[in-house]
Amino acid sequence: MGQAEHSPTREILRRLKAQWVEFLRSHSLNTTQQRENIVDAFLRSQEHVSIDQLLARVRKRNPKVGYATVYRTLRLLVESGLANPRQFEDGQTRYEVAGAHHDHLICVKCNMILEFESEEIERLQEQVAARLGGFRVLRHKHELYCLCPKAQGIPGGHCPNEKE
Amino acid sequence: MGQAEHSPTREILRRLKAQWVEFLRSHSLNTTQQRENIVDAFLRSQEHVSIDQLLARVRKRNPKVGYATVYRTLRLLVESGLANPRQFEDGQTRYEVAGAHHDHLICVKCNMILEFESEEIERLQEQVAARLGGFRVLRHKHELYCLCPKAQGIPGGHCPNEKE
DNA sequence: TTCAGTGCAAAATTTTTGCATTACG
DNA sequence: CGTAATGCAAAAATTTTGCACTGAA
Repeated sequence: MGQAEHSPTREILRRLKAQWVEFLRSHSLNTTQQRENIVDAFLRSQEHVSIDQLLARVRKRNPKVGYATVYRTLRLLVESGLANPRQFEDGQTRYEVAGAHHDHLICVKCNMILEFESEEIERLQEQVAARLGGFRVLRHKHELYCLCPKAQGIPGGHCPNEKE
Repeated sequence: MGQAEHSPTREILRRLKAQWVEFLRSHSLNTTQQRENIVDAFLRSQEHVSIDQLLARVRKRNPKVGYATVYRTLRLLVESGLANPRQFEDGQTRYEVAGAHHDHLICVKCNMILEFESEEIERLQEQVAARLGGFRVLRHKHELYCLCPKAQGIPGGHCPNEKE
C-alpha cells in the first residue's frame, strides 16, 4: 500500500514551535513540562498520531503524564493551528502536523496514494468561502478517488505505481 | 443548525430504493417495518443526518424504534452503497444519501455546515489527476474548515446561521 | 413455526470534567 | 505565594453487544 510520508522540514518545525510559543504567550498560558513534552513528541511524529500513540511516546520520557493532559494540550494545538484532526475509519481521531498538509489522490483499484497541491484550487476555495458569507478558511481536506490509466483499461495504460 | 439543501431527484430516489430492495434480497435479509421506516426517513432527509436526527424522525412514525436498530440499519445502508458516512469534527457521525454529492464548508465555531459546488474546482481536480499520470476522477471529498465572520471577531460580522 | 430482527439495557470506547494537589512564574 | 495546570477518577457521549422476545416469511 503506497503510503506518502511527509516530514516537515526543520525550517517548518522551527516556525511551528515559534508559533506555539507565541500562542502560549498571547493567551497567557504557562509553559509546563508536560506541554513541552507533548508538543515536542507531536512535532517529531511524522504521521497521523492517535491520542494513544502520542501518550505512549510522551510517557517514555515522562511516565506520569495523564490522558487528560494530552487531550487538553491537543485541543490547544488545534486551536493554535499546529495540529489538524483527521478522522479515518477506525474510530480514532488522529492528528497531523500543520504544514505537513497535503491533499491526496487515491487510486481505488491499486490503493496507491499520491499527494498533490494546487494553488489555484486553494485560491478558489477561499473565493467560495468568501462568497458563501465571508468565511475564512482555516484548513481543508481534499481527496480525489480515481482510477489509474491501467485500471481504466486504456490500451498501454500504466499505473504510476509500477512504472520504472 | 443551518443545513444546505440538495435534494436528490425523484428518479435517483427510486433507483436507490430499488438498490436497497435488491441488497436485501441478495443478502437474504428480511424486510421489516423498522428497516422500511428508517430507510425511507433516511432517503427523505435532504441533508447530513446524524443518528439522533434520524432516530427522532423515525420515531415520529414509529415511536418504539430503538437506537440499536438505527445503528444496525445504517450499517446496512453503508454496505449497500446507499449511505456515505461523513466525519466532520463535531464528534457526530453523519450520513449522506449517495448520489446527493456535495462539498462542504464547516464553521469550526458554530458547527454550521454549508454545501458548495464549484465547476472550476472540479475542472482543476481533473487537470491535477490527469497531470499526475492520466487518472480519472471517480469521486472526491472536499471540506473547508472555516470561521464565520462573527467568529472571526469582525465588527458587525454575522454568522449566516443566524441571519434573517 | 422458525429464526432473523428488535428493543432494552449493559458494556465498550472515546472524550470531557470536577477537584484536590503540584509547580510555574 | 497565588493561581494555572496536572493527574486521577468519575462522568459524558457515542457506538456496540448480549439476550429474551417479537414478527416476517
